[in-house]
Amino acid sequence: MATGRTHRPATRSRGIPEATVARLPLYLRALTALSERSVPTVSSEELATAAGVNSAKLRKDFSYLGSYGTRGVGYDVEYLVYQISRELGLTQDWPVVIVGIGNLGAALAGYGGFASRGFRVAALIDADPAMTGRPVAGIPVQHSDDLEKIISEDGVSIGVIATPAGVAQQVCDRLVAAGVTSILNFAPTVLSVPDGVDVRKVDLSIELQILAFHEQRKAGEESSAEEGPDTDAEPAVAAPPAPRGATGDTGRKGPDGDVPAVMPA
Amino acid sequence: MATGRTHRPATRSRGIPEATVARLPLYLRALTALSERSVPTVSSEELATAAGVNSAKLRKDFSYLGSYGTRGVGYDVEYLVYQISRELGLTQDWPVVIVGIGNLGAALAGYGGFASRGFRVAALIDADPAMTGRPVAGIPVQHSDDLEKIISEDGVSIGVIATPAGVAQQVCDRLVAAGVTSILNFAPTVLSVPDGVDVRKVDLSIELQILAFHEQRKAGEESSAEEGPDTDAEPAVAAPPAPRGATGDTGRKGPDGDVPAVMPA
DNA sequence: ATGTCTTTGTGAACGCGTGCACAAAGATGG
DNA sequence: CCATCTTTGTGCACGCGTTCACAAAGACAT
Repeated sequence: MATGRTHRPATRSRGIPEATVARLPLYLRALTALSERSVPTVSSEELATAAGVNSAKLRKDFSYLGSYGTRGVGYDVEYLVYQISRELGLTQDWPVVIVGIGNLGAALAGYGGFASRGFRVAALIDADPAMTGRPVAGIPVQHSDDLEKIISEDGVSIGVIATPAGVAQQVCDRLVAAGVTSILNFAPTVLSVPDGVDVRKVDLSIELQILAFHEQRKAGEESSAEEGPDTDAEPAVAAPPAPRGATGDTGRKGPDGDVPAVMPA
Repeated sequence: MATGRTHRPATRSRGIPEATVARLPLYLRALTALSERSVPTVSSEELATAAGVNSAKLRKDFSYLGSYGTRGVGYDVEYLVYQISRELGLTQDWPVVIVGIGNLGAALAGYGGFASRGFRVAALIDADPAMTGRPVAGIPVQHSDDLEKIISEDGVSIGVIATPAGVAQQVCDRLVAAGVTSILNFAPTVLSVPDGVDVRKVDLSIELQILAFHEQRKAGEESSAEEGPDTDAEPAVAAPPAPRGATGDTGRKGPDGDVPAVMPA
């Protein structure tokens, strides 16, 4: 069976670096805002600050798309909006199915950011018969029995999984078998997909955990000078388990030696 | 004015690379699953496939934390769970406020992944008086007038913004002024924060746009073997050219871009 | 105790991404 | 038409992250 290759093995798609592709939507959003304010042109410096990136990076990113700027002037907003939209494939209609209409699925169904970017919610699918037919965000929920039919009839190639983690893999398998080749996964699971299928993962709790790490670091920095023996985090979890019959302390070494690798006595 | 520094300027926090920190929650999840199945030890190879990463990368990641493995055997699951939890700061309680209780905010309030990782939803805050007092996911919504009081009284340092884009920046400012130093932003805006405040952004439509890019590439590959740098694929769209005098026809739309910048063919 | 076998931990090479700094390009004014 | 000024596009260097490959370390059998 195909091992789930979620990560991208340095796939430089079409010569455009992956990091650049990830920033294009950012630029597009900033450009759209400018367009709505009828701003005709914008310099790389202005647009960069609006998008929250470095101006040199922005110019290099655009250079992968082509020479769409005018030296001494900047970039034509409308033209650039069109070029980026086209490069991202947003000039065409992308039907999307959302599977799992719980709290999150309902939120996604009503999310305005989808329709505004060329994505059309083709169907909402849930396994609960009680949900079937009930309109969510104006779209009637369909039962998961019809999943394959819906996908093939509407030519859906992008699926969003917002189910519990336990069923995410089988939902994924059915989506892929039915012809879906891109999946946005909100379930906290690593999905296994065959080659040729793209998976992107959004995990809300992971983001919070990363924030917690930095928050802890910040808190530790300001009080590390003092706070002598009180620095132990007072674990709310069980006592630190001994590493598998390690009777005496084998003297667990930290990476640099300054890290309290062992729990502070 | 403090320029919004959203991106991390190569901040190697505490000697642990940022990329490693971002993967720790992944390992933690896989380890927790093993722990629940009472698996005593796990090799780097097994854990790596469970987490969907390379085994060498996993070992190097763990090496930043310390030498927690046993050669010839592997890693003690319970011990590693504890160590990673401690490193991420999950052994302590993190009160979190969620601002903006719309569809998404409600979904976040009920998301189980928070509580299970040491995060406690301290308060739900919304600007709509009609929402005040109404329980969402068992927690009564409070009015945004009390935002500062709630944060200082509960010692909240992490805030989640799930408001419309238009008010995200002012909500952010109030959060920061009240003492919040980490923000998880779901609004499609670049937030400006002073130094020392961490911002992580989750943008649902950006993920979809990245998928669309790869989807388009896949579709293009199978149909046309050529497709040179000659960009004019002749779409039936309004105005590709005219980088300068693109006057008129681009009838702009409503508030926050609810129509594709270029109409689909 | 000694040898074998498994698995970790890490040195080193490589590739990607980032940012600097500057020359080329074009606009603009005289 | 020429000079000057602005801004793009990019060559280059550097640092981070990834991966390979292997020696060191410990378990286990004899």
